[in-house]
Amino acid sequence: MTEGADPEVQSAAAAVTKRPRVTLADVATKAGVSAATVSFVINDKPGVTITEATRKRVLRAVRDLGYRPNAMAKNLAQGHSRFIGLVADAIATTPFAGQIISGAQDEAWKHGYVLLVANTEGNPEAEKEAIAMMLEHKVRGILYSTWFHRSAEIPDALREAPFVLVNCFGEQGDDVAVVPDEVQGGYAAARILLEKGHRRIAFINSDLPAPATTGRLEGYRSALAEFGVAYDPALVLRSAPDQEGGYLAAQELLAIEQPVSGVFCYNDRMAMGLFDALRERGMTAPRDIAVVGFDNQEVIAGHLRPPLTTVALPHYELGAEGVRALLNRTPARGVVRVECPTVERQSA
Amino acid sequence: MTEGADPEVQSAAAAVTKRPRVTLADVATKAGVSAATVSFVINDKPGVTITEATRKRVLRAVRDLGYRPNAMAKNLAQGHSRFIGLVADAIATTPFAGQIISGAQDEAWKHGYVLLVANTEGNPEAEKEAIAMMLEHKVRGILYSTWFHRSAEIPDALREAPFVLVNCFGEQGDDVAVVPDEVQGGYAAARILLEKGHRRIAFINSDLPAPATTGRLEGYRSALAEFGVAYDPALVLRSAPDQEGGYLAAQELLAIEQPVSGVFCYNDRMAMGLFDALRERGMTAPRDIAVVGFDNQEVIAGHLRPPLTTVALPHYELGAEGVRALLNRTPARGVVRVECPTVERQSA
DNA sequence: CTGAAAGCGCTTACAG
DNA sequence: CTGAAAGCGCTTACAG
Repeated sequence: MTEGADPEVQSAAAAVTKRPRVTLADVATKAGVSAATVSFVINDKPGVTITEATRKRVLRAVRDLGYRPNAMAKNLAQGHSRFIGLVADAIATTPFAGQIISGAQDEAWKHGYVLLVANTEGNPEAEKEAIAMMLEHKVRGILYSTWFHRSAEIPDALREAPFVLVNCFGEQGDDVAVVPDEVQGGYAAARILLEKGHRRIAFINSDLPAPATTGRLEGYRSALAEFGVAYDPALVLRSAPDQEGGYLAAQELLAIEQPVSGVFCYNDRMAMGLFDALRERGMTAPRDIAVVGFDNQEVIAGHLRPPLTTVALPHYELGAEGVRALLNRTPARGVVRVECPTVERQSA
Repeated sequence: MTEGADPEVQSAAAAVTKRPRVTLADVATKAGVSAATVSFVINDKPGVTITEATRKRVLRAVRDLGYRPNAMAKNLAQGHSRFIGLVADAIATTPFAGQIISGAQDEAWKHGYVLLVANTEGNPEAEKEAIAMMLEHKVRGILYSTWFHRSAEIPDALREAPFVLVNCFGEQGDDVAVVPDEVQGGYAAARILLEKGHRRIAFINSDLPAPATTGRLEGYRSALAEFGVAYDPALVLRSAPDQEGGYLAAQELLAIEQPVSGVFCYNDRMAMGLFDALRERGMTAPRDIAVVGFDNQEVIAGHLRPPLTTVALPHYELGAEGVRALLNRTPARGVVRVECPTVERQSA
């Protein structure tokens, strides 16, 4: 295609390319006022009073010119940016990181901040680069998040800015961290079963060491205690925290002499495996056995047969609470635990 | 707690608060050179040659002072930012958006750009605000993405910057868009079955109008044709594109007189429903029937019993290709189709 | 090979 | 109520 063959394309490109970059100064000229005045009206600065007439004049100049303030110049002049950094370790594998981002963004925007997110896939190199990038953008602070609740070694660079840990916590525990309340979650899960009258309740736990593993067990035990049910170690199984693990544990569970009437699964994926085992035996929840999961991983929990009653991991809240903690600088240290809400569907 | 009660906390706070904001000028002073020289060495500007001695001096001053360039000042001075905007409509529900983000980020970083992502949950208000924010940050361009392949109405503001559509396309189709190749994907899925010798192959399609619905059907038909198998409309069922829909369609499918030996499901979720139906009849894949899914939604496909053979939606590639198209400005218009790769597991 | 100076597009005392 | 001017922290011709 020869030059000028397609005028339409050319002009479209030009429209984008030579975009005149209208500045505040242009607006001032057009409105016949000073730059300061324009700045005052577009930010309607408290304290200064502008005549209705000039305000109108400025506003229409802004509109006519299609003026967009330059955020970078603004930030520079003000001496600080409106950025909050968010580093995530696994944005591509589960919706969890997305939920954290979503919560963080909503809360950040509410305060006039915009999120600078970086996915590191747990790669230390990428992590370092991401933090450096954020520091160079002079972020107000950084949220360091993980996709599952765990302890994390904090990169040194992180300490160059205010930061809060989200869904993880430091080795020494003297940083501010926002995490799910695993104990309360485990308690809530067991309690659902208890309230339906079940007394022989199994817990298919994870076999991996993690705060969720110990926390949910603790919650399960305290719920039993509250209902006067003796804790029976034979009823807590351990298995890999996925569908296969759930299926395997189910075989074991369904073979024990005195059958349980309810089971709390460490997560929804294990519950999915359990459902498979049940179905192979012609059994179904809650008719033959009541089951409660954990995580509220929608694609699973919302669509199992029957839909799974579960306890939700509060990722959205974790993100939102993270920026709140960052902005308010409260607490000054220590961890805040966010409640895991119950989601009743039809399996219990 | 009275003032000064906890010196440790105070100093930690101070370290962060009164951070001296070391600037390039400070580095220049410390190194005994001009600001220009510092700028040249830290960016090792091509064309200028600096004495090894001064370079060393500058570098050590940078290190000693813990200098971090101010990206905003840099961008301002250079007349353009290193931002690329990415608006996503559903970051919190599936990992799909996360995969797009991940691909876009990796490609962007490769070229020295950083992503400014905004989640809008499809809310037009949020969308407008997000685009305005990006425009004010003078982004190099914007990627407008959707979590499932569909047509989209492009917000006007988007046209104020170069943009590319990711996983969606405009009504008129004269914008640049990057989408999955549904036809090729449907073809690949059917072909897996065909190559295993199956000839009576059902297609459990979605009952929603969408490019995937028509595209995959077209691909399925062309694969059949290629293998000399007559197309039998009775073998393509339509149902809701989720587990329940798959389960329902399966009942229908398993009731037809002359049984099929293979089935291609519109997505992994439907395959999951199909598996449930199979299991209730004591049947299993691939022993009794071979099944192929679509999407490669890991949490499902990777953990069904047996693991599901499927065709992957190339979200990561979509994101990467999106920034490539944005940066290279090629094509100038029209849609680029990205291949959907086959993922062989054990169900077919 | 290196420095002095203008400029990027804003904001913000300070005057008037 | 509004304007002139300095300053934010860089980059980049232009000199030397």
